[in-house]
Amino acid sequence: MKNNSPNSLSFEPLDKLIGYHLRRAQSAVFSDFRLAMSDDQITPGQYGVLSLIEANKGLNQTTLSKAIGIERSTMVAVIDLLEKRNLVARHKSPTDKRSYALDLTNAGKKLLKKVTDKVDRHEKNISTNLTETETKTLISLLKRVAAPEAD
Amino acid sequence: MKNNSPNSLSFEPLDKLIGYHLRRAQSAVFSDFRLAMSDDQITPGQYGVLSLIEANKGLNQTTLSKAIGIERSTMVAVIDLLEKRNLVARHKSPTDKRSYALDLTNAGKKLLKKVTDKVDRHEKNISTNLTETETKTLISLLKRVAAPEAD
DNA sequence: TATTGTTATACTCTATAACTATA
DNA sequence: TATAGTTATAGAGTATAACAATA
Repeated sequence: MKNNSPNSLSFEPLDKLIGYHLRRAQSAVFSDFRLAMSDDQITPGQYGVLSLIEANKGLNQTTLSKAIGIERSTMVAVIDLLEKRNLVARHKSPTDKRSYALDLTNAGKKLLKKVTDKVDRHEKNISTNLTETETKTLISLLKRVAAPEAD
Repeated sequence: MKNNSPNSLSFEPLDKLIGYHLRRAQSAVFSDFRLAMSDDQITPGQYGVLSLIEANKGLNQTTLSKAIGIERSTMVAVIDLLEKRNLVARHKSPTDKRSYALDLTNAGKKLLKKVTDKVDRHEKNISTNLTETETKTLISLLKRVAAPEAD
């Protein structure tokens, strides 16, 4: 048997840090997400993009990037991939020839619906030790950490 | 003036997801950490390693890896870098010739102390919208998300 | 002049698999 | 047989800087 006693370690300085616990939690949540979505090969980021396009049909890449909090240049490859999988379509914007109006394809809508059910189960899974009230509290607190200037 | 109205976007499906808010919060916190530590070039992960070594002198790389939640193989480069900067020392373990007993150098102890003060200020900074009680609540909730099986 | 999408590039963080030297 | 450290390798995820087309 292996010497499995990391519990005897002192986590003294780390244990009171928000940043540390944020990393551990996110790591656990992302692992569970990937596991839950392994059949559909959708990452957390891709799910966010699909959701936001569905909820805001016709938005362009820059608006999407800002909304989701990643760089414009990074978004290109994300959309490229989703377009290649025929989940997202780039339509030429009628009002601004520089930009694309993004939309889900029928396949994209179908997959999003399927995946959303899995995401719901995944969320229940990771919050299994939390009451509904605690889950809402957690999200509310996370929002206030993420946006120190506002609420 | 630019059309800065992402507030009019719908975040409908994302807004109730723990995973999404976890990512946003972590992103904000890590950015602030890097900014606060830019003079010392210490990443969140490196700070965690230095802290854990200081609090558990003589531990080996595998134990450290498990404690902090990254792979053994990943830890090698982390320790390599800290050793190159003369912050961490690899001592040959007297009891097990396969492993190293890790310790901070004097320079490492000095830097850790200096950086810990900055980390404390950084933590206050990111939790500026939270009371002390709320901060404790947040950490407690994050722990329960990270470790679904225990508390 | 400013913005959209894009490309080129690079850096961080992470994991898996296989090796070596010990245990 | 199993473990500690290591190497090679790869894959996300991210950012910066610069460009062409368009506003």
